[in-house]
Amino acid sequence: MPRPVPAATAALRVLRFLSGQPVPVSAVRIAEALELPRSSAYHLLTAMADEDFVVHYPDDRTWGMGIAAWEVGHGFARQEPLARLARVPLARLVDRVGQSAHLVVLHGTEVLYVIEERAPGRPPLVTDVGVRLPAHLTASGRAILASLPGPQVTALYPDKASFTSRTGSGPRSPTELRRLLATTRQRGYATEDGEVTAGFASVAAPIEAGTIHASVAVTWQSRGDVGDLVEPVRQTAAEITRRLRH
Amino acid sequence: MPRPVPAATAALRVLRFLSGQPVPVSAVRIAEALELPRSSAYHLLTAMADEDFVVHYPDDRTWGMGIAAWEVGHGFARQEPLARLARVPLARLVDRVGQSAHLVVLHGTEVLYVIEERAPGRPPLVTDVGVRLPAHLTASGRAILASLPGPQVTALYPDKASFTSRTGSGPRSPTELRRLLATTRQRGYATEDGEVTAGFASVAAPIEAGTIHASVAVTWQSRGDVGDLVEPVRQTAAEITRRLRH
DNA sequence: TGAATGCGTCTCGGATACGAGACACTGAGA
DNA sequence: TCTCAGTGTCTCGTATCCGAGACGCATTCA
Repeated sequence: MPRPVPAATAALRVLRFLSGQPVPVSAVRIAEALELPRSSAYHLLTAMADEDFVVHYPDDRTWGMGIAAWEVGHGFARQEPLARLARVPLARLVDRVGQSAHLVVLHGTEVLYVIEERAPGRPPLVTDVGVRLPAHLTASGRAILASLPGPQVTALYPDKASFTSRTGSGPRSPTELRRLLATTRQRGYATEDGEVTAGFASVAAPIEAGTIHASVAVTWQSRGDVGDLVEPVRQTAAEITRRLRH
Repeated sequence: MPRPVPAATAALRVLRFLSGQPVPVSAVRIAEALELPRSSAYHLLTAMADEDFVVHYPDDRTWGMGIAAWEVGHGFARQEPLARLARVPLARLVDRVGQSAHLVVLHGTEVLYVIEERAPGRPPLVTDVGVRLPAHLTASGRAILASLPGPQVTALYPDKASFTSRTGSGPRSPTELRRLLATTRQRGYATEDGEVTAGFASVAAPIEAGTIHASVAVTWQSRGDVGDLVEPVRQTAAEITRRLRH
């Protein structure tokens, strides 16, 4: 088992902490949040600023994220085959159905929005790229969970305490989830209406390629039939699956 | 002057290196590229993998970027006022002119693409988000350089050695650049045709808000008049400027 | 099959990195 | 104006972190 590298770990935790803040924060705030010695925090932040991962705003006495964090994040998108292969099919989906679409991956019990393709005339979505949401509340997450083996889903959601709610709806127990996922599995797609954001609905289909846990979804302001959207979404997910299998 | 934090710096350099690779790479390759001791590289990579910034692929004996790098990169977009404020105006610009648009910031002598809004039916651009290009070859970069004080431009481009070329065109000396920027300044916008990618042209206008060096651009397959696009681009840049000044 | 190469892990010793705490400076509030 | 709180920088001493190098294992090639 390799040994710890405490300063490296601290740097990465600083990045993660800062990326969760809406505004730049003070060094002391960072030190407290990560339980770092105050003077060490200054040395660390300065080293990170020297590499452009952090910026110091002396007038405000705050520290914020630097441009290198942004660049490195996009390096991930270029390296990750899923993100690379999915971009064009997703663009085609949007052009075809005229609604915004996204590519989502599962991480633990949450989904992470990897690509968002906005449709013309539609506002940017709450499900902004980089955002995490509880998997069981989103169509995207449900589509992925439905494609997982039962024991794996059980390991992720062992009891009622595993369930969070955003708008008061959505499954609240393993039994409810299992029933919901059985329906999803049978249909081959998942839906969600108002469980993430009131007034918005989604339909999602899983990408089924070995160890990749991801899905394609379309989101729109809910007021009507999902029927027209299911086939394009499923075809897009199938196309991405095919591309991944080469 | 605070002291170095070598392990933190090494971790960040690993991230930067990995983000520039098209595929995951071996630990030895990373160690060589960054001049790290081999055994230290393993400890470092493992610590980074424990924080999800790096992933180990044991079957391939390679190491690639992890999902935390992606998330942190998007935390930057949420925290950076420019990226946040520009998203809706840029979406409106695309809906209005029917061409893809982007928001660009200057970093040294390069521009960095921060937001890309793809227009319906248009292919994804070579100027993908997270990509850097030489500022003097792009409309976006020229618009920003034209809004800088003369001595600052001279400091960035002191001599002929400062100039790179991608397609054999574009300014090659400080004198040529100065002339080009004078025209740009007079018109209030910059253009580029085939200097980044043959067959594509751009028009860009600067965002002028204090210390922010950024611009808005529209890109299209070049074959005709720029005239219809200039006003919408300039208005979008002016709107973003206004928002930033509140 | 055996040898070579490369990956990953481990131990040891010493020097470098780290935390504690002090100091200087600045800005805000009484 | 003075005081206090908070930010940023610095020194010192020590213990923890680091690099060197060895070892084990797996894969590939002759």
